[in-house]
Amino acid sequence: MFHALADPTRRNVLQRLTGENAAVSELAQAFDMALPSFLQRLDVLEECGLVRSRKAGRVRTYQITTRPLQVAEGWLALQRTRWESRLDQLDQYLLELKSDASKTAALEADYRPSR
Amino acid sequence: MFHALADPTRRNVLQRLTGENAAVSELAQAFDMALPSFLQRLDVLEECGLVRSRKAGRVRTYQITTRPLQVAEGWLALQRTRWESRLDQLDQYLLELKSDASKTAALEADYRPSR
DNA sequence: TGATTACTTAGGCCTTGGCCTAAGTAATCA
DNA sequence: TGATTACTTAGGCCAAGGCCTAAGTAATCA
Repeated sequence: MFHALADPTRRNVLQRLTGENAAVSELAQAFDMALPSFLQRLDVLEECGLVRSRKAGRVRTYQITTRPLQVAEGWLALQRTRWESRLDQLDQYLLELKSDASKTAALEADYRPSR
Repeated sequence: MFHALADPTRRNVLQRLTGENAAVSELAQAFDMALPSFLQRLDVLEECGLVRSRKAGRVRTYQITTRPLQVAEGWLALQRTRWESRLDQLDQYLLELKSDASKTAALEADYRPSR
């Protein structure tokens, strides 16, 4: 799913679909790309569940799906909050140190000065 | 950045780094992979700003960065809420319809019955 | 029913990504 | 100072991803 989101064209399509459902040809107009190539992008989105489509007559219409976005959002939020709570603990620790200058200096050193 | 998140190994490393900073060799132990290959993964994470590293002596230590996660989270949330507010509008519309059975039936039809 | 339209499928080509081994280099250790 | 340790760099191989043209197929239209 992150792989599907890693491409600008696919993200663009998703954005478009938050506004309204659209047919293949409507979506394709915005991109300078052969139709079969564009369809492959749509397939990727559909395979990972980010969109659904149905065919009516000879027109296939796409719709966005929200749940996968929520899942991804949740994962990101989890990592972020874990890290943040660790930082809180560190703040706590630093407060307890107060007067020990050498240790705080080491902790505050610039990260990655050279490679 | 989504590309960097698209790989299980890289996500695994990120998770690990939410708990504590770690050196290359510490991180690498968990994966059955040649060191140079593993380093390439770390490079990808660093290039897109998901982690930072600094070298002390001959040991390079990695640290997670939160801001990019927030950005991604924000984008996902934006798309989701746009879509959801559109759904709210649709609910509104459906409520106003109330008695028109044929239209609601069409709207409720299963998506993508065939391909 | 013969044309159009709106995709779909098939096949090929080229770039990128990911993995590995071998051979450095720089920092410690004995 | 010679050996280890902890990465780093270089080079090569293979699979996956992304793009295209050409050739269908199925639904409408004239």
